[in-house]
Amino acid sequence: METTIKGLQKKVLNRAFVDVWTDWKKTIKKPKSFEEFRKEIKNKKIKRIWRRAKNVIFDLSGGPALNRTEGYSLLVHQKMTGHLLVGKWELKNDKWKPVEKGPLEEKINLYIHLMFYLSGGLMMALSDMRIFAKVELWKTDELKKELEKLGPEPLEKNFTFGKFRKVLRGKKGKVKQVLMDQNVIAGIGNIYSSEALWHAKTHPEKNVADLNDKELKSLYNAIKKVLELGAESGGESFSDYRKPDGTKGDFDKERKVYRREGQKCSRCGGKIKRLKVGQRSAFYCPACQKL
DNA sequence: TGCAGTGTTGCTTC
DNA sequence: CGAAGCAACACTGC
Repeated sequence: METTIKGLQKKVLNRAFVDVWTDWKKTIKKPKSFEEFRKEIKNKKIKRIWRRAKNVIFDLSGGPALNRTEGYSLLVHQKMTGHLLVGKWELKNDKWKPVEKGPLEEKINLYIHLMFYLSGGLMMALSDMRIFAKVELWKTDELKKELEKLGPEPLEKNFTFGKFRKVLRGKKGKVKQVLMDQNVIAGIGNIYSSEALWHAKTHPEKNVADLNDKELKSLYNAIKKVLELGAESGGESFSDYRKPDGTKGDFDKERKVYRREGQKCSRCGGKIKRLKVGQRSAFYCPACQKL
């Protein structure tokens, strides 16, 4: 998400939405009709691009001539396979083809079901193979209220160890599941939870209530470390995720356990295993991640 | 060929 | 009521 935000900020900030196209209206959850969405978004300008948990948020204004339309935000949740791309395409036989040669031609970038035409001739696409992604247009103040329900952002300065301990206090269940609960801590998914638990030498099935202060501290440090590394390296792209220019992130170099079942643990040489934790695969080293 | 599995989340069911 | 199950969907690899 951090990588997506950074890439978008460079390219689409201060541009206006000229029009929007889709072949999968279900992606637009709010307002209910696509035509209404289209009418509302037209001519609104992107004033700020930010993130809360795994939501990408564009704060909009109507621009100097359209002040009465201020106060809206566009929310995009990319879910499993969605990713936002910026470039130029043309529609040929109902499929979007990139105008120029390059990474946007890669197959994973061609599942475009939503296309925003921006001012200045640029375009922003949502490529989404499994079409789970959602897009919503909110009144900014209502959206902010909604987002307050989420847990704290682990990359923010105010995410102190005290705060981490506090949000986990009274929680029960397996630590991996709790880490992935967006209402407890925002932004941690299946990859980074596995990675953080490896760094903290903690077993994914450890009961979160059983973690002592020392274990909590190393988990806290591990979460920050892994997410910072993810943001620095441009994200994990072994599968579908791509940066807004269509290229891959480099987090794969840092990936210690996720999808490494059967391989050797780089820390202790143990054999990496997989198990199901709350219907998700958890990858871990049974030799050095303690229960 | 068939089926489990896939970076998510929210609704339904027990 | 809280936790588990499942659905949304397309595609891959065993």
